[in-house]
Amino acid sequence: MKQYLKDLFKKSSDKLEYLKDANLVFTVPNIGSHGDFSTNVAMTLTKQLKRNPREIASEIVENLEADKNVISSIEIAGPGFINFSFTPQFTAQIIKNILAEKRDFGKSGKYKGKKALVEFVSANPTGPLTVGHGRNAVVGDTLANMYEWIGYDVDREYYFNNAGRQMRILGESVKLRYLELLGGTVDFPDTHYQGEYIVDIAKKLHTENGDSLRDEDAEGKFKETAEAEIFADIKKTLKNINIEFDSFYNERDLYNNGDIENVLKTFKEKDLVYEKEGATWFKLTELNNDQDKVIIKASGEPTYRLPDIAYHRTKYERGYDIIVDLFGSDHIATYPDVLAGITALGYNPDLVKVIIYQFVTLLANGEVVKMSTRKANFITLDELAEEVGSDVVRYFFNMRSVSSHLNFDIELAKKHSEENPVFYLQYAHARISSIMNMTEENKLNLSVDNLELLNTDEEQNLIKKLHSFGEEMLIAGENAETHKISHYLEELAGLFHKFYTQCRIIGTEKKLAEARIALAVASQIVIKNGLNILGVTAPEKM
RNA sequence: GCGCCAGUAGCUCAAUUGGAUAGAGCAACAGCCUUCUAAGCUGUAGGUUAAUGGUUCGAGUCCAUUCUGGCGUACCA
Repeated sequence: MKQYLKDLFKKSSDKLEYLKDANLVFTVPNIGSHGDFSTNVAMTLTKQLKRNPREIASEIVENLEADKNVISSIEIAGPGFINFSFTPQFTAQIIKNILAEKRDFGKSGKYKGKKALVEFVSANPTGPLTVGHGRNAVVGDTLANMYEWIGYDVDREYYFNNAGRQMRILGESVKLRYLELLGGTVDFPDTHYQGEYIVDIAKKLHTENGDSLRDEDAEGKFKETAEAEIFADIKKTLKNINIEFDSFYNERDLYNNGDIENVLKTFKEKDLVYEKEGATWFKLTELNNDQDKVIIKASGEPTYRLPDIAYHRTKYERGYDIIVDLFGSDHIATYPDVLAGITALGYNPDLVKVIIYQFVTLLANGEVVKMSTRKANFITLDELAEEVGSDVVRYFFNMRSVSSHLNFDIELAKKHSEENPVFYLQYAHARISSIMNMTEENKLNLSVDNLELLNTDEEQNLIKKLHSFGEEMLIAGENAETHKISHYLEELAGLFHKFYTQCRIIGTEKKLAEARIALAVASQIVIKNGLNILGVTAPEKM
């Protein structure tokens, strides 16, 4: 419909010069009486033309050659909006499109042939995923789904580091617990991992090896077993909420294959590093950042910046058109360094899309719980999923804009889980399945022959909402705003429930009933498509 | 101190990216099931968009200052 309006304006730009390079924007007004689509073009032209916006608007309207079978009215309103309303005959076509395209309805070919990499979770294997990681995991996977929906070929990647200090402490923690099992009294420092899962891993090692590991190095078997066990657990947790990665990228590979060495060499050649106090510094001030930072410590070990830059270079070399990084606000200071690094290497930093989400505040018994993996006062993602189910977890984390803090009240999630909006959507979907069963029994069949009979407000509003699905998903995808999906679906479900209440099918005249079946089925298709993007199931029965 | 993100109804959040009368869900109150699922629908009430000033046809949205909260500000990741 938007395209129709654009073409209409283009045609009349022969007569009205100023429309040629005017910025034409059509929006759906939030008040029904303002029509189906609206444009503010007359207002944007006031300055250039130095004329009253309403005057300009009426001149534009006089020169539009609209088809009466398509557009039922054009009105000028308010300070100079031009409002358009479409005829029921025209909107009826939308239902046919949905029924024909089914699970593909609303997909955009706009980014077809492009490749996207979404890197998310990327938690080091030091413990189970917590509710905090949950936001990252769910939003990341949903972003990936959205990019696929608008045409990208998407890879999901998990980046991790199994070297480093925290992993060393993890190995030591397991070894200490193991020694405890052998009967020794062990001083367990509070800098070490306190969680019960550490004891479990130690028990496993004890069962399998007896006391033969007494003199084993903490960095050896202890650390390796811990990593393997924890990673297996993480993957299981992710699978529980419907997430699977295409690849796991180990930071160590960047050392082994010479990439880190290579990046460093390039920086040296470009005279972007210097030595000071035994460390190697990266001249970030020359790259427009605030201060120079260390990339190789006095100990000879690189800081995280260097491997991060090398890692991002591999993303470019693997040929992605868009590179999405998702992380929490605690990492906000790190990405400008990485972007500066890859820019210095000659890559276009605009391909990288950094998405930062605000932290989840966990409330238990009305009080804020500060979570820490090391201190083991966390609630795991598994426990949460067990408690409220995968659908609720996924929906909940996708409900809010990533830029706002998210309060997660455990009691509320349990207690009100039946009032969660996700059920509102699923209920609409299930209701339609139920209608289909009933209509079959009543020997009513879907028909698209008399769709113009769908002329009540409830029917027309529903149809128009269905029509906007593709565009709203495209906007959501381009802006990486997963909360727009659930927002759209809640509105759609609301319109469907109103339609359901007002427009009965069984007991109505046959032609109208069969047209309504078409609308109900079309609604179900769109709800299901949307739920699929969210990774939430669409039940036939509830 | 400096930097980033936020502050919208009692609570949790939206607001088509600068548009028309700021909207939903919970919670509260009043209605609607012998008819396709009441996990639903209808109605009532709830607001100086943290504050002040500015930019313009037009500001919750942009700019400045202030207040409050979160996160950073490492030779941790």
